Amino acid sequence: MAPKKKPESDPHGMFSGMVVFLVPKGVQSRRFQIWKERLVQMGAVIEERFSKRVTHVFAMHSDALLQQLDRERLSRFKGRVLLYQWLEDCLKSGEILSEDMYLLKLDSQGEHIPEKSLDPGLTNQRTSSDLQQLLNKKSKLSTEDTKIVKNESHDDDGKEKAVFSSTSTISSHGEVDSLSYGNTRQQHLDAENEASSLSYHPPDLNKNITEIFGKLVNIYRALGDDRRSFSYHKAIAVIEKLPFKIESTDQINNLPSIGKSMKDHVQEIMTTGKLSKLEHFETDEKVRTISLFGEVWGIGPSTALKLYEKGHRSLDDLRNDDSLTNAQKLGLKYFDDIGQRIPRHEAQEMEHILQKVGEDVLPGVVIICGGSYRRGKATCGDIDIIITHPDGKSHKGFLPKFVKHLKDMNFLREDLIFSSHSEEATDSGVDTYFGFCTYPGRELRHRIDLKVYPRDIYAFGLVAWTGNDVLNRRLRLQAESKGFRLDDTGLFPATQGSGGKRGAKGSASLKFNTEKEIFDFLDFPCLEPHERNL
DNA sequence: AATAATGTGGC
DNA sequence: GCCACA
DNA sequence: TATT
Ligand SMILES: [Mg+2]
Ligand SMILES: [Mg+2]
Repeated sequence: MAPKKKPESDPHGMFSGMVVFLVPKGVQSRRFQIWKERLVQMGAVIEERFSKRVTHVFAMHSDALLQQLDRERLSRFKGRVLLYQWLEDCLKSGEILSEDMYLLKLDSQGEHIPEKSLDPGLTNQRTSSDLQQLLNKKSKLSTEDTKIVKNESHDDDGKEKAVFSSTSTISSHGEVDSLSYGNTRQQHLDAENEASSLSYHPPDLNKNITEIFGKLVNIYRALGDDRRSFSYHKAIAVIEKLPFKIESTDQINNLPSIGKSMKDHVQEIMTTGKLSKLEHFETDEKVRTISLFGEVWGIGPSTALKLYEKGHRSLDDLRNDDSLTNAQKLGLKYFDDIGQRIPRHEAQEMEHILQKVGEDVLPGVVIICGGSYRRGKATCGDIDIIITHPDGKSHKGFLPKFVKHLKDMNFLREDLIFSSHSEEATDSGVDTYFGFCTYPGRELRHRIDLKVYPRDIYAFGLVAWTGNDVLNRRLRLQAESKGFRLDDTGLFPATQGSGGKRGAKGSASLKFNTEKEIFDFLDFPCLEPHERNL
């Protein structure tokens, strides 16, 4: 017998192991038949029902998908939903491509946003500003958020993570925290996934790799090599999305952000379970010391290096160096304090204290806690306070009085930065205070930032100081792509001249009263604060 | 070899 | 130019 | 470091 030219099914084909369910809607029947045959030829199993065995679903678009399968089932589906295009491209290239770009997602249609519904008699949102909304809420019930906080890994802003966690013989404050990115990816498979998205996060397959890369992210950042740090950051994101455990570098051949060097590292980790490059860093006194020094407020990669070259090796060495700036000395003095995260409810209490004192100093003043608190985090690295006044005028000169009151009552303790522009209307009239505060009755220092914005640019301040940093960068890039420049004081037509100048804004800012108006203008999805933990 | 993840103020 | 902030 |  001659060997078969066209085997009905090849158990070693490139699609072997896949159990697929095909959504025919929107597909030319001829094409549908071809794809079906090719899948079978290459080792896939076609399932006629959307059963538990299914590992992949293919559809032309989300409408077709939803017509065939109900959201409930899909939300529990643990495989992947892909566009037929993936199939097409794989067949064209003759190899399995990354599925990442072909994931079919469902638009969430904002079903169950917990907050915001507490606004029964208020439909005048068309003309309402963020400021007005705050004022309305204030006069109704002061029950702040009943938000549902999920995110456990407090990765966010505030204190940067210790690069080397516990093994430091020099010092280490109580940051438990298994550092870095994708590791603590909870298996929140069912929890609140609902109909929001079908993107499926496999439990830490490849944790072996991403954990190590995550440490390199932090080390390179501490060394000031931001580009390299970010390269690892991107590689982690790509690897985390893979639906399989990497067992050969062939499997990561055409992935974005993963080049020769990354592949070599993956190879080494696969075979030895570790990365000599990392081991080297972690035992290198210079790297360890610079990383530690950089955790001090006011000391960055450059200063840390200089201090190392000066011969310093421990925080105690630094404490005996009088050349440190005052801010750096304070950062050193309260090194451990600052490393303590602030429980959400305490941040909320401090927000209330500030609101009460603020009202005494200037009736009508609006004071809210932004940053990670506003984004709904369970703990906060520091306290960010954003302030304005609805009359558009009396915010001027408020901050110095406010700070004095807060110091008199021992809430504010030491200063890092204090600048006032509101009286002269320089720097867009924004006043700034950076310093330390304490919770009533305690001595533990927390970092606190106070920012006062004129009413007319309040929305920009709110966006910027709610963050997170990643969102801010994305918004600013989006603004740039539209020929604008975004910062915490406004949105400006891009200056033509070299564009590089710092502080040259050319012309006046567009005027927006709400965060939504800013998002909308940039054609950026208007995210609720708790959705801004990017 | 250039570019990439922002823009700003204090120091 | 460094450092901080989101 | 990855990409162009
Ligand atoms: Mg530092
Ligand atoms: Mg913060």
